[in-house]
Parts: sequence; structure tokens; C-alpha cells
Amino acid sequence: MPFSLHQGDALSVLASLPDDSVDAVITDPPYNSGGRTAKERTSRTARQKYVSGDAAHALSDFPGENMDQRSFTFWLTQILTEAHRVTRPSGTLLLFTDWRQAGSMSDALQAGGWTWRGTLAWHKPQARPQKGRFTQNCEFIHWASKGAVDAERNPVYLPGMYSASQPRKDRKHITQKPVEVMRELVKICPPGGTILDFCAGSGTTGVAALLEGYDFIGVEKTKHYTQIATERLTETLRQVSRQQDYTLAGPAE
Amino acid sequence: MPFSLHQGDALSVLASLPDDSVDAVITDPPYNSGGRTAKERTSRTARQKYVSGDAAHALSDFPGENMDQRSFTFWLTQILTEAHRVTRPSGTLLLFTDWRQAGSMSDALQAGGWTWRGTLAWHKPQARPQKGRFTQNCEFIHWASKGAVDAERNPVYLPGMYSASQPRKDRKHITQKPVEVMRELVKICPPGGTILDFCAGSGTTGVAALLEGYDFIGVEKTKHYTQIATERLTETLRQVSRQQDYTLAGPAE
DNA sequence: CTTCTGTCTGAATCGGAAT
DNA sequence: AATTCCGATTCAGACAGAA
Repeated sequence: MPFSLHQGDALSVLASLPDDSVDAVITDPPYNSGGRTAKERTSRTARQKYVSGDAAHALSDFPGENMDQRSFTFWLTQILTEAHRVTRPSGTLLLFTDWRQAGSMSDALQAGGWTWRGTLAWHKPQARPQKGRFTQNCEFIHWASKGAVDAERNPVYLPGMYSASQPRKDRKHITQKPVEVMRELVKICPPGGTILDFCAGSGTTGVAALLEGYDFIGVEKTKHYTQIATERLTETLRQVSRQQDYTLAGPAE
Repeated sequence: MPFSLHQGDALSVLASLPDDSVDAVITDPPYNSGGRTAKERTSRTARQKYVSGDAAHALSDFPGENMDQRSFTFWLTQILTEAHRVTRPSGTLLLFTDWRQAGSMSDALQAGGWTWRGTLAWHKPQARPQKGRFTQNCEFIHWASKGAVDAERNPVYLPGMYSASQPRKDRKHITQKPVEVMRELVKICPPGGTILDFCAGSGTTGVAALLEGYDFIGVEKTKHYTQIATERLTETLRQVSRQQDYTLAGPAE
């Protein structure tokens, strides 16, 4: 089975997965930011925070954005502890974060037992400039390993900086990631391995995983996005197997 | 006087500066990282940690790299508190950091009274790739303000990501920054303002400040680098005034 | 002037020997 | 037994000199 999708709470679903069953955890938890004070954070929904007033699209809201920083770190630590158990030794964690939460996220991942290895930058060239300020056009990706890195098992050389714009057409989720970036990131996983995303959203991580030949396990809280992710993953699987058919049936070189 | 340079301890020198006398603080403190454990951090010099084994250059060592993380945060908080006092309302702080210290640095700047505004990325395309890993090729720059940002006083639009290699020829300091990056960063300071760097090193911040028409106050602990910075700044001032002479004396358009 | 070729370096990382 | 120290490893990009 190349992919499975669970609708439900991340912690409960992770608890049901066996030890050492996953090669990489790649996820983008709700950043819980957008306000510098607890009041500012908790009084607006994700949509109000992340979608410009003049944006015409109508993307659904998502939960998990109304915790204060302490609760957020506590919640994430619990999940990352479970994710660590579920991951094979020398497996990898990639965790998207914005600048406000970068510190809390690195605390949480280390508290969860992971060895922090570095922070990558994702540069969005289309971000909106602001007068008298620096443009806020980078998000960050913490990466970590379960124990030592096994470079022999997966001898890849990967970049530390990615530049790509958020998808505009056919965007299903407010914070949807570009597939081309995700396709590079998943390569940290050894060939044929299994990738887990416990905040799957519209399923971009899974799409990239399938395209690169990995198995995928997704967990998503809302019914709405579980459905969207199912459709995208099914369609991707169809594409991939069609290509394989062609390769198998194609003319010998 | 377009620039002044003090040799001495950052905290002592800052204490001697008057309130509200500086428009921007731009600095690159020792990162105090480069080891997996506290022991490893504190037992090696900066040169041993950061200079590749096969590097043939002979750049001088620099101090401040042997604190544990707690002392480092304490030390930086004290200095940034003084720097906050010395800075005019709506003034700016730019603080270079690597991924390991980014969290401690944002804690310290906020504890020092500054309002954290974002984190910029400096991408170094020349960094060394590593098998089975992501290349460590970004450093980060926290930016913060003393109270509200005054966009009317300095209506600039600045990028959030910079890509440039470390200087190779004529490099004076192990961690010397490219002048072209610093020339962009200093523009966050209103025209004609004064820029302070309390870890001046070889003086690149000052060089960029003078080239962009700002005044500069530098503090550097070692005699060795104070001398080098003095020479670079004097030379830069000569260049700048020569250009001004030419502009004044040049043919009318 | 380009284009090509060769050399060198990097705020690195790790294992294992030496103390 | 725990720490400290030394050296091997790695390759894209920058630069210099030749073609």
C-alpha cells in the first residue's frame, strides 16, 4: 500500500503506530503565530491572519492556531516524542516553522529526543514588501535525526536553501507548500522508505513522496482536508503508475 | 566626525555612551557554537572550530567563544539592554546568528527591551556539501526595533534574503561579512544616521556605513582587529571623500 | 573579450586515538 | 572512564590564469 491517510487527532493516531515503522517525518504544524501577544493570536482565525484582505480565493479555515506559546510547545513536544518512537534509528525529521516559532520548535524537537542538525531556509520571492522594513519572505525548516546520520544508506547531497513561490492556481490550503520544494526535501529519506506527515493538510508532502517513489502515511484532523488530500494522492498515484506502465512497456533503448 | 573606534569591552564602552545617540545597532557577536556538547564548545578556539582542516590561510583568532549557552545569553542580554538605552526611539537592531544560537539570540534581544520584527537569511552559495545531509549554507539575521517602526522617516523597501559569498581575497577576519550585503542592511538606518557595532571585528559594518553616508561608532575587544578596522575605515573615508570631491568638482550635466 | 581548466576553500562533522 | 584533540572526509562555487 503506497499511502494511507488517517482522519483524526495527531497524537492519538501516532500512538497507534508501531515502533521503528517510518523513515522520515516531514510536517508543517500550525505555526500558532501571526500575533506577538497572546491576545492578538487568539482573537483571529488562521484565515484572517494568513490571507491578505484583497485575496479573492476562499480557502477553508484550519484548527490548532489558538494556543499560547507554552501550550503550543507542550503539544508539539508530546507529538514529536511519539513521532520519535515511531521513527527508525537514523531517521529524519523536517519541521516547517516561521521566524516567530523557530525557537519553540527547536526546543520541542530536542525535548522529544531528536538531535537537531540544522535549519534550512525556504525563500518565497513573491512576498509583499513593506515600507520601512525588511520583507518577510523566508520560512524556516528545522531538520533533525534520530541518533546518528547514516550517510551510507542514503548518500545524497542536498541544498540548504530553497527558493520557490507558494502555489497560486489550484491552491487548496492556506499554507500549501510548492511541490517542487517538497520533492527535493523528501530525498533526505532513503530510497523506497516511508514518510509520515501528521499535519497533512492538503497532502503536498504525500504528493511529493509518491512522485519520488516513497510510501506515505498521513494524518489530518479535519474531514475537509482529509478528503482533498485523498483526492490529490489518488490522482498522483494514478499518474505515477501510468508513468511506470509506460516505462515498462516503452521501446527498449 | 564620521567614525569613532573604541578598543575595549563592549559593555564598558556602551555604558559610557549617552542615551538616544545612535540610530541603528548592527552587529555580529561570537556565535559560541560549533560543538555538539558544552564541553566541546568551550574547549576549542574559534579557529579550531570554524576553519576547515585544509584551509591554508592564517587569520587571527577571536575571543568570546568559550561560554556555555546560559552565560552567553546572560552576557548578550546585558549588552543588548545597554544598546537599547543608547538607541533612539524607533531605532533598529540587526543581529547576526547561526542556526544553533538563533533561539538564545531572540530571547536575549527581547529581554533587552527590543521588539522582535523578523529574521532574515544570508545564503552563502559556497558552503561545503555533506553526504547524507542538507548543506549548512545559511546564516540568519534577527531584526528588531526600539518601539514602533517609523516608516515615514525612512521609506525604504528592503529584501528579506541575501545571497553572497564570504570575501576570499584580502580577508582579515575568520567571519568577515561581504561588504555588498552590509551595504544593503545598513539602509534600514535613516539617511545620515549613526550606526553602532559593538563587535566590530575587521570593521565591515563600518565600511558599509561610511560608503552609504552614515556615521559609525565601533567597539572591538582585541588590539589586533581594532588596528585592522582603523586602517580599513580610514581608507574607506579617503575613498568616499575623493568621490565627493569629484562630484563637487566634476562637469555640470 | 569570452570560455575553459585547474586549484583552493568553507563559523562543518565525525570517528577514533591520545591524554 | 571521561575528555580532549587530531585528521580524514566532501564537492559546489569562486577565482585566476591559460587558451
